[in-house]
This record gives sequence, C-alpha cells and structure tokens, in this order.
Amino acid sequence: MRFSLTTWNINSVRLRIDLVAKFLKSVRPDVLCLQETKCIDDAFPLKRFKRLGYEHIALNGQKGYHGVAVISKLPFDNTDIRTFCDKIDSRHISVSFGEKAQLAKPLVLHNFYVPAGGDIPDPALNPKFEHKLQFLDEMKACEPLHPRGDDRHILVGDLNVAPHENDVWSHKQLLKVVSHTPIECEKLLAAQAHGEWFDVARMRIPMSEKVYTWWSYRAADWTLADRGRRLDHIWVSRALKDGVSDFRITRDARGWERPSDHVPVTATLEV
DNA sequence: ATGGTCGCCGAGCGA
Repeated sequence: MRFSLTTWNINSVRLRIDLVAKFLKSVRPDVLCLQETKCIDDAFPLKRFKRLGYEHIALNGQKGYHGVAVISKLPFDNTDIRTFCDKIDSRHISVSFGEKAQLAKPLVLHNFYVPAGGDIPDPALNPKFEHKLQFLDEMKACEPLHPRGDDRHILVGDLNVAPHENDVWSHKQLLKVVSHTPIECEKLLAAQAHGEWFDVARMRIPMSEKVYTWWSYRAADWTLADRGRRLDHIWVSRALKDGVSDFRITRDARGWERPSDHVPVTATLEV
C-alpha cells in the first residue's frame, strides 16, 4: 500500500487551522503529524479535521506550550504517549496501524517535538540546553525507538537539530548556535544510528545540497537571505527504506499569510 | 548590525 505522511510544526493549530486545511486539501497525505499545537485536547479543532476526511486523531496536548497530534485518514490500532527527562511536557505520541487500516504487517509511527534548548549552548549555564541534551540521550536509550529485524517503524517530528553541514545556511556561522552545535548534532546522529534509522531527506537529496525546513520569524525577508535550517525530519526503519518513492518540502508554506516558521515535510512510501 | 518576530495569554516566557 502506498502511504504518505507529513510532519509540520504548526506553532498553534487553532491560529493556523485554515493553513492546515489548505495544505491538506492540496497534498492529501494519509497522515499528518503536528507539533507545537499549543492547546489542550478539549480545545483541539477535531471537527474541522473530520470534515476534511481525517477522522482518526490522537492527541497529546497541554495548555499554551508544546503539544503533538497525529491526524489520520486511516484508523489506528493503538496509541501511546511517552515522557522524557521526568517532565510532563507533551513532546511525544505514537500510533500503530495494523488490521484496522487493512495492513498485513504493523506500522508504528512516532511523532516528536524535541526541546528547542534556549539560546546559550552550554548545559552548565543553560538548563534548557541541558534538558535538550538529556532528551536526545533518552531518545537514543529508549527501547521502543529501536526497530529491529523487519519492524516497519517511522519517526518524525521537529527534532530541533540540523545535524549536517548543509542542513544550515552557514555551518561556520552556526557552530555556536543552538540547533547546530557539535554536541547536539552528535547526539541526534547517535540516536539515529543506534536505532538504525534512515534519514529520508538525505536518502533523497545529496549531502552537498542545502536543505531547510525552518526560517526564523526575525528576518525582514525570509526569502532574501534564505537563512534556513533543517529542523524537521522523517526517519524510517531498514524494512521501509527501499519503499520510499517521494520526499518533498512545501517551502511555499513559509510565504503563506501568517505562516508557521516551519514548513510541511512529506514522504511517500510503500508499506 | 549582537537586534530582530512570533504565540501563548493577558506578564513574561519560550521559541
């Protein structure tokens, strides 16, 4: 079965529900994973998604901050929520598709919102950066995030790290900027390698090519300097990697009215 | 140029 999914840090799902609807009407992924929904579950715009044909929704929201959601045309068999760093932050939700979605073999999907980490790239001075590093270590150690054998697992989200040189507009100028410091890049890549995950973007786009999914709000004209970073990721397990048929970044979405600072990232694969 | 802009809510924090 051909399966498509999108990850998008929406930076308030209620404020940008019309943009989400516009995206879903045009791209129609089977599953949409959102981060930074910024609302409690009771305030989530369920009906709008259901009208758009996305009837299966798994939520892990909290008031004002963070929040992740999986919005799907296909029914789930199970959903799960994990916590990290002994905090109750809503930064993870996973769903599994199986019999209800008429899949012969299960498909597990993890949706993450990794802590941004504040401004100062020193864990001794900045507790938010310390939290980010610990979160990445816990992701690496987390047993359910280690697909084995022919497990069909996908991990997506705003991982808040641009791990490779061409995942940022200037490797040199961002070496001391949180999101591209060596320590967090190493930790993210260690989690990726330890789980035997494959980075779909870099399977499809050469390492020599610049790739971004986020542009700061603080630039006068985001297109002019094009100072982006690749913070949003789609990883797949070994069993899925050869079935990937498409990968796209909806860069245009950064120029929509009242946009998120992140754009949708979509992969299509055989499952 | 060491700022700048967002969204949460209703001041200041987090990104």
